[in-house]
Amino acid sequence: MSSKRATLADVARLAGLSPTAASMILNGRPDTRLSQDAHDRVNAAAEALGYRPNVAARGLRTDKTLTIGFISDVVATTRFASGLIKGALEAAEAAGHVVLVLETGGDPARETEAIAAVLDRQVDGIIFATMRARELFVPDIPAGTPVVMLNASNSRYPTSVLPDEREGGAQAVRLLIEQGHREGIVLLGQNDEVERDVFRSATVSRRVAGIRSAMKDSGLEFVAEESIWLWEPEEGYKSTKAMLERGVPARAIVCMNDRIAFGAYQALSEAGLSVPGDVSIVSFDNDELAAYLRPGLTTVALPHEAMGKRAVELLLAGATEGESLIPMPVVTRASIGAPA
Amino acid sequence: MSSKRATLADVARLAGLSPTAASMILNGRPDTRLSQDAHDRVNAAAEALGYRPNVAARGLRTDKTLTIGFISDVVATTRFASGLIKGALEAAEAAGHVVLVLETGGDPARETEAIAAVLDRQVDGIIFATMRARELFVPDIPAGTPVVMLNASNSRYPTSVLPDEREGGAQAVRLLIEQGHREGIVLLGQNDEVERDVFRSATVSRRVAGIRSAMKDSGLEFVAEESIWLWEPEEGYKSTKAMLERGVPARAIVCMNDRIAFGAYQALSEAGLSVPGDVSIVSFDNDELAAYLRPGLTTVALPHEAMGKRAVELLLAGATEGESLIPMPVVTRASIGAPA
DNA sequence: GGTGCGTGCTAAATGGGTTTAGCATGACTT
DNA sequence: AAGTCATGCTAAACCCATTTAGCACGCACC
Repeated sequence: MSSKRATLADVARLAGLSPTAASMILNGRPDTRLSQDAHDRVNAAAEALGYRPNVAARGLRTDKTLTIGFISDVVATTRFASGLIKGALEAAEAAGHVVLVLETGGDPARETEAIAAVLDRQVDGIIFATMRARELFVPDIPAGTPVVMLNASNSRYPTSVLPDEREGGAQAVRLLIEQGHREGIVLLGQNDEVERDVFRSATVSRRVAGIRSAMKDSGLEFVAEESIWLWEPEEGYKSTKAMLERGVPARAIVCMNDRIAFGAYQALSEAGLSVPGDVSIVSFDNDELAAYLRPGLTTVALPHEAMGKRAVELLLAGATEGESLIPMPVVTRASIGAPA
Repeated sequence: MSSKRATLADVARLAGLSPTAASMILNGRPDTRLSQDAHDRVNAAAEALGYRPNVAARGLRTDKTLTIGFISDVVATTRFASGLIKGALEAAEAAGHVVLVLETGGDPARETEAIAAVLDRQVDGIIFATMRARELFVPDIPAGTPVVMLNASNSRYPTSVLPDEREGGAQAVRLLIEQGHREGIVLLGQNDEVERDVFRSATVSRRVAGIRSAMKDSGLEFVAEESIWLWEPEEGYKSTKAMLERGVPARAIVCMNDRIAFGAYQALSEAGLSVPGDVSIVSFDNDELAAYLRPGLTTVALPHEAMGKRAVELLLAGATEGESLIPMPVVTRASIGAPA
């Protein structure tokens, strides 16, 4: 409503001092010799005028804009994004920063343009996020701008934040074992080709490795492994149905994600099998779906929010190199029971 | 990788001209009298140095930062957000703008702070978005900064973008009527209290009004109306189950949203009723769920992406006052059939 | 009384651009 | 020869802050 923003010069004038003095006082410069009286007058004037520094002008001089660039392939606008962005926004807010969100669709030309756009605005750092953890192509970024890869990795920018998939995978299996399952355990969704795909392996292969090592540690083996190329409910449904028709004695299913699990529920229900009475199910992601299913799906969550948070913390702390692995919390619902 | 960004002064020096000339040429000023030769030299120099203007510095002089503030209560990080933000980002990108995304959790203190934060960065305009269309509390914003309300309305800032709920509601009913339904139509979820709540009525009451008017236009009446306070699957399930147990002869259900519909599917399936063989279902939102259900849920979509897009277009065009109603497209799947 | 020093403050440069006002130069009038 | 005008370009102010360099004053000391 006030027609004009107060500038530092306005504050100084009202306080009867120079802009220099006002600047120093408002920024709490340590070794200045300005009087207590000057401090009081400047603070009062700033308060009276509702003065807020112009960040752009300040940034021009200081090279700090209190602004972070968050560039993602498609994550900004997907269910997976929610947590990533939310965590980032929160951590940024806590540090008095603000976030510029851009989306590239994974297109290198748009990626290049996005980088330029945030650099044009003198961001203090850039976060690259992807929907699927992967090795990410990243155009050149001028040295001096910190970069962290979120849910992605890149050899040129070695600071990255990833879910601790290996441990998460192991936990899913342990959940079953703790309930007494030792036989009839099925792995649903794992796919060698997906696993070999460098652009997805960052996450998938670790999850699978964790699963397998937990099985092995307990001396167990899967009764069946059903491969699925596209991790959607439809495929989970078909795959489970086919498995059941083949007569696989499934007592527990480890699904590679919740959408596959959703499909499995549908097929199981059609076959007259109950969860968890006849078959226990454990899964990954903690998709929104997981809570809607009946019974609720027990799943090892992707810790998106914590990841987003960590990414900006690392960025602002001056990115230590290396991978930050964020633990995947298990969300216990009702889909796991003791074997009949 | 280049160690320093080229400045306008660098370009001017390389071209052998003044910064003034370089600025005018690069900005394509119309009535300047600079020679063709000067143009060529400046353009070549800019190209050679990879010059990109510093947006912050320019903004200082011009008051245009090519940046938009997108402030939401909680929308930034929910499934509802996806489209809203995506649409906004796309329209912004098309116009050479960039978006600062902030989240307030609906807390007035954080809202005030968020506004200050974007204003500190001299944004060209502000979009306020909410998850549920509603009358929104908005702290003072200095005159001169355009504001548009997205999925929300506010009497002080009259430019708003909303889904065309009335027409959408009517369409849902017409979908049923077209298939020949005239009897046994149930309205599931409508709730008088919700409807009276000013903070939600912007959307809900219009949707209901559209539904009712379409029924009336065809001389039809609901066989039952089931009220639901919390629009979640669990409640949809309970409510449908209770209705069935009461012996309501339901042949078609209009669900107030997809999550309620999800619950209805579960209850119907338990009761041995098939969709759409025994009961047709139509719903609203086009939640991600809708595609996962078996059979796929026919639903009247919330046009989030189009809304986000429209919001920035209005903002950049210098916001015409009034409501922009965005059509709600019907997404046809397989949940509606002819009555048996 | 000159020198040195601490105290309290400010002028001016700086960052990177835009914009206003106006300076040379040459051609053309009258 | 003086005045007018178009042409092609630049100096300098400005936007809003930070920062460096340094001024003016008073006091202590020899």
